[in-house]
Amino acid sequence: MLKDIVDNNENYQPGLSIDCVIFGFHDNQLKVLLIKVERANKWSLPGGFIPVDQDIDTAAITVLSSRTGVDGVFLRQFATFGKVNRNHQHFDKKILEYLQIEEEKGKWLLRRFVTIGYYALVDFSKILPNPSGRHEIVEWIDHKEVPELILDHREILDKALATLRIELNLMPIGYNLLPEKFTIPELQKLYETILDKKLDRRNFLRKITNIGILTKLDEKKSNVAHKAPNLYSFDKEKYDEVLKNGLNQGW
Amino acid sequence: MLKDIVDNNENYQPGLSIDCVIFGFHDNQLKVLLIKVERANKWSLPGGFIPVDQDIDTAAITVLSSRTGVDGVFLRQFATFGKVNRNHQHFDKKILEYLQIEEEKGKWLLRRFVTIGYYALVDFSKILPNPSGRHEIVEWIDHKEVPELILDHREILDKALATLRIELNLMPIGYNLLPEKFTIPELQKLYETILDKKLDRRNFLRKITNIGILTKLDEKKSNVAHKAPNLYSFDKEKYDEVLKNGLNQGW
DNA sequence: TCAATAATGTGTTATTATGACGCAATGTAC
DNA sequence: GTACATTGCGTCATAATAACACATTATTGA
Repeated sequence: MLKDIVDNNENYQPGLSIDCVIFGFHDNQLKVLLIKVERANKWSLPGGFIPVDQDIDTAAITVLSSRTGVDGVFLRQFATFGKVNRNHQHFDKKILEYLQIEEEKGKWLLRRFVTIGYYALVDFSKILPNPSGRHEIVEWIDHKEVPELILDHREILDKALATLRIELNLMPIGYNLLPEKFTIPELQKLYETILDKKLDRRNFLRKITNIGILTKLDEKKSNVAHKAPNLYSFDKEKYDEVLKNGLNQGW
Repeated sequence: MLKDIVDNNENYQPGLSIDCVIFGFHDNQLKVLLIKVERANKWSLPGGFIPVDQDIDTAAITVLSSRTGVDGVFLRQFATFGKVNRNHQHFDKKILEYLQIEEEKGKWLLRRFVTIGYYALVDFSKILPNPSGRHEIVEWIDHKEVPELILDHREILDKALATLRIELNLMPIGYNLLPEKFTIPELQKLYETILDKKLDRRNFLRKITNIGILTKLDEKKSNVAHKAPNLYSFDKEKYDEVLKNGLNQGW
């Protein structure tokens, strides 16, 4: 994989990469899709390089769909990271030898890489984490229990979450993170999890329904140890309209 | 200039550049600092390349201060642009000949460049537009009268303004665009110009003073053909606090 | 069977923020 | 001194928000 890219490095944008923060929601937890290669002892964000004949957005879609198997989901660029020493000492000669990469070609990999951060919101239940090779582990990890990450990936993850928190006030988001049918309490949990803050049930209901993007279904959730909550779905048309025009006007 | 960079291209991040959208406010107009090189017939955003031994943010500061002579101003990365054909056919062999750049070295310049967009807010009155060479024109241009720009610079400019409009709801901004002492009507004009929308005088006053970042000075503006408006300044301490915590809480 | 439990659904009230105005005050120009 | 343009301050109706009360419903277990 990596060796193929380095061997044909003239086909890739030099010194530039993409990293994706892929968010999912499950068990009332905000999950992040992380990757670990066998020989490394740290986890990392799924990422990739940019073919010279591809838009950066297209390359990001490729990264996302290769790991999750889905496309057409919410994917947004949020920041670009380029500290001088951000990938300093990440690859050294020993690793290049291990990967059977010639020294001359390896130079391509040893320079400072600038990385473009994208974050994705995906429906957890539709994703099958997909290792790109035998020596790779792909796993959903609760964002509160993310272990030490390589390079500046922790900073990238934090920035993605901070961006998501701000965007929560500017647009609706549940459509991408929840299954087709869901309950208001589930939606509220999603908001609470992202914001890391308790919200009042009754005020949340009023505010979320006032947006006008929900359709109340004639169906209740089953198998719950208490009063069965009603199921809802998003009115995609109105949802997209609000997405386009934004939520809060401000001035 | 450009020849120097190309001749020493191993000192610069390949295929990556920075473009700055520098906003100023004057005569009730939102101005953008644009550049025109003599031989070209289109204007462009001030930009530059990224030394391999510099953080991208540092490189952006360098671009900004080289054109405006100021530093320590508001500068923020807002997006990265990387369509495959964004700088297709921008430099061709004829131009490289004109610039006396060898064909071999010129290849560095002919590839697809990804550019990182930064926007800056500066105090118009403190800036002296600074051409970096004899053959360059640097000028403030009303954002409503921006002529055709090179490459995708129009898209970059539009995105910067869209970002600024959103951020106007999330943070205070006048500090960077106005002189130290200013009147409420001036501040309101700034908001109206950025948002391209009329605001009610009385409601604006109430809202802006409620934020708690203004200090009313014991001084009035002179030389006005009507009732003299009071002068205000920003309470920098409270201003920075609001900048840090954000304006609207939303959820 | 039926009360206890743990949720959900709906409503109320006080407070605050917003939008749309009215009117007096002030400095300049003629 | 009066007309003019613009500022400063205030009012009122309406909408949005925060805090809270109570009834409803499905399950569980004595």
